[in-house]
Amino acid sequence: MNTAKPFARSACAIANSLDILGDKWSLLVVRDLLHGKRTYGELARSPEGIPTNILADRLERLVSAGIVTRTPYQQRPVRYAYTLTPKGSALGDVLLAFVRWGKQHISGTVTLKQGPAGGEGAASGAHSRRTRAKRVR
Amino acid sequence: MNTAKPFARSACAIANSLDILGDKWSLLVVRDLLHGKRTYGELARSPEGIPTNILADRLERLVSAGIVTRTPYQQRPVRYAYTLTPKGSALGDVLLAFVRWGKQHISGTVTLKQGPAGGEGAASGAHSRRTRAKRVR
DNA sequence: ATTAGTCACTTGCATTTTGCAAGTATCTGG
DNA sequence: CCAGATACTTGCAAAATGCAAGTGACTAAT
Repeated sequence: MNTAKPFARSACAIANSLDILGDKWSLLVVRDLLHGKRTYGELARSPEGIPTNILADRLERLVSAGIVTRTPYQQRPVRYAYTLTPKGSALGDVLLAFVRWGKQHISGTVTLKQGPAGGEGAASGAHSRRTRAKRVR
Repeated sequence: MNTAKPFARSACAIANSLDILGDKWSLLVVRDLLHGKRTYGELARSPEGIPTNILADRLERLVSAGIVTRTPYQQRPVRYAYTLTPKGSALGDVLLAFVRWGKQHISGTVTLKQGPAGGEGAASGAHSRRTRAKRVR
């Protein structure tokens, strides 16, 4: 009695990829993670301005799809880092295909290259200031 | 006063591509057109079962995005053929990237290869039967 | 000790988009 | 005249999206 339906729509690789990534935001989150952004706040500050409830939802979905991992990278206060799994990093090719197509066929579009910090300040000596006399309570 | 905003979200090629194609259906329609399907009915009969109102909406959007063209291929009765423009065909690379990623990372998924007709009959001698004594009113 | 600020989310709610089912219009063949 | 395609529309309920504001944990400044 093998009546279980393994796929939501069909066995097509494209259809199933779109069931996970087929919306306006998921691949942008993956793009940002590939660019080195790691925290919720960094992701929220992307130029496209993703609503924070959507960001939370997408991260959850990407985590449960095995594309992203969430791990605490510091205690006091606890802060989480979102990083791509190998499955997630492999989406680089898909993103690249989109970049090529977009640049060629949508005039004015460009490849965004930016580090984790987004803005212009705070780039170089990051994370050094906070490291002095951590009082552990 | 160049205050016009040329882009909905940002100049990123990926973001703008997703503004056009970022949903669960658009790229499946493109896939089918690449596979040689041409009519509304053929597209509607795809294994994923796209709702017909969504199909009509997506075709309209793809046409206005310059990805698809709609042309009548016969009179009496008028029948329309949807075909990809060069801009649309160029999405083949994006689809290919999705297929590769999907097959590698979503177990059980496959590349669907199928002609315009979908099922198993009706494949070879198509379009010959109807060509006999067209009575023009 | 109170106050202000940051980070990572949640919640409420109005608007928009989906999805399903049915209906319509045009034309053909029997 | 009637059944059957083909190519869409329409109505409506359900789900997803987007905006603004709120929450809780923690820290740094006053």
